[in-house]
Amino acid sequence: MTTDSPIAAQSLFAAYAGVIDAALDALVAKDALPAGLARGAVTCEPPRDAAHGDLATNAAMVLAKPAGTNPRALATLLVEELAAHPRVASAEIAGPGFINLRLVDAAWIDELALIGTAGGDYGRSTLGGGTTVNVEYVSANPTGPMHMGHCRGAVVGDALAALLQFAGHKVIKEYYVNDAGAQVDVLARSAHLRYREALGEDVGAVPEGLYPGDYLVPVGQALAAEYGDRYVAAPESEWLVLFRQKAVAAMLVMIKEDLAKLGIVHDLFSSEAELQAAGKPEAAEAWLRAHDLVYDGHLEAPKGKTPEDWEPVELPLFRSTRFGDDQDRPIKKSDGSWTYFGADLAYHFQKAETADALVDIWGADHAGTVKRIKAAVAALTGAEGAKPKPFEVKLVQMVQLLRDGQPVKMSKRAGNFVTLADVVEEVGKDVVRFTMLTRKPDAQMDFDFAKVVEASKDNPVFYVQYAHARICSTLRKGAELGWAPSAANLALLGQEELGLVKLAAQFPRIVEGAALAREPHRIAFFLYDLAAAFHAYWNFGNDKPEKRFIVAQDKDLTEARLFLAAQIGQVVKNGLAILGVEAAQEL
RNA sequence: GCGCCCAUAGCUCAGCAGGAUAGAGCGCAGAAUUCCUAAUUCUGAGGCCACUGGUUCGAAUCCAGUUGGGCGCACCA
Repeated sequence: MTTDSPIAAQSLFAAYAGVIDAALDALVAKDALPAGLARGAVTCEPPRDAAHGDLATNAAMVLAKPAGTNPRALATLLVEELAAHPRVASAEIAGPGFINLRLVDAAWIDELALIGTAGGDYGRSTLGGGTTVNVEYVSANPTGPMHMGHCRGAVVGDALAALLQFAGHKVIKEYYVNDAGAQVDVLARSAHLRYREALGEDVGAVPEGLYPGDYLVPVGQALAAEYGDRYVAAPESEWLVLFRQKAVAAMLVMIKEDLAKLGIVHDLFSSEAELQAAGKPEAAEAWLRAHDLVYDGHLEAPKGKTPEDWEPVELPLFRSTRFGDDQDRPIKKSDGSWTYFGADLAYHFQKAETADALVDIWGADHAGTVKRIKAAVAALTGAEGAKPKPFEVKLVQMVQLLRDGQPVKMSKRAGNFVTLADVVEEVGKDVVRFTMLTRKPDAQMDFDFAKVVEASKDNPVFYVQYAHARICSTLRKGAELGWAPSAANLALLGQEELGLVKLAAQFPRIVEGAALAREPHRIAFFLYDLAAAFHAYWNFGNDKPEKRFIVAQDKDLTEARLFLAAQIGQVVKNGLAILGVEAAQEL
């Protein structure tokens, strides 16, 4: 388990939500507003258009109706209360009943100083309340190296885990190892072939139905070195389990290396085989039968095209239709072994025992199984009136790989899939990670090798990293002159500079919003906006030398601006840390 | 046939628990330009938020249906 300290700076917006709340209390005390009105819908947000002010609240619009008055009348009263607050420079009614607040400069200067104090903790939230969230992601079959089909889910899951941790959750980063199904038997047979090859046998082309990849060659060699020719002519029953276990272990080593190249390290690898050996699926089945949630029944024919060899069989079925699924699902096959779902159900039950909430990151090609697993978790954790454990399946859509605008063909059978390691090597970890997070996960995306490595402002990765590098460069330049960032004279900062602070100050609420929505891509978009504002200010200095960070002969002003630059850089760095992207010192 | 996801500027996409005149980049049209770091900068035009209904003070956002695209639909994983 990975745990961060729960120190968190209160978001400025949350603080002023409290001010608004207090103003409403004051109105209640004056009998100007009925007591006990629900205030859940009252917001305190930055207005869409910064020209409207620093903060806006919809309180008057939301409360007018239950208070039996009209929005503008209520807003007038509320404005009087709010305007009396020492940190509120102005409060005015706008549009249909919004109240726009402008804060005194000191409020933003204090926020800037707070960034300096909080440092790497700026933006950290207590939202999660220390509850444990299990994030399961990647969980690729241990039958070969990671390929690009796994990449998006891996990055999104990893960034989400970091985000939730930053937002005050304990997080368990988990990988489910499917080491019990037919595909790992195929792996074992493929390894056996390579084992015979390593002992000098001419095995020819890899037969259809076995994994052809070269990555099994060293596995065969290791088996040959360890066991000699003991299993060359032996029946499968003598070596299958052993070879399966050895080959899976080797694949996991490889997968972990691939993930490490992307900066991904899971806390926990859970083995399906161990789960089964421990009898977890049996226990789940018994429990479900006792609650009439599993019965022996006949499977419906597949929808649409019915295969020629279709025949009805009796199998133990889970009543997933009771929880919104389209049909009941088998937990065992006709040969008595567990279906993937049967084991997965027990696995999720196990996860639910050690976490307060579960999140799975899956590829969109598994969307069809979401309903049954959600049904299973609801059934297993929500028995006898208990509140089911929160469980979400986040689907990441397909990524189309392009090279110079042309689709890159991937065929697993032909063994020419694009591996994750190759792509990371070609374009770099940071580019892969950031690019995967520049689209909301439920939209399909293109990944064009040519475009993602382009070092220009059109490329969001470089645009954001360049902002940080530029800041570092400026600080170095200042240091050469003997000047260092200082919070001593921040009152010298003007409105343009405070504009940057106002944007940076949104970071804590962006973090919370992204964590609640389980959408780490929001961090990436925020960083792009912040970088854009920084670059715009920088360019401003081209025409107006007096607006540059370093102003000759003015130590106090320069040190205040260097402090500003340092804190913008800090926020960029904190955001990039969530995404798992380096904050480059120079490009 | 059924289920899930998507549809926003010419293109690629954001849109924050329903809020004000719907944003950014590219492209396009004008203009400026040797700059603390080295990717030039500024301004402008460009929209029935796929369509139709509904919910309400208020909808790109929520609900229902329609159209178009992606993914999936056996005891595989």
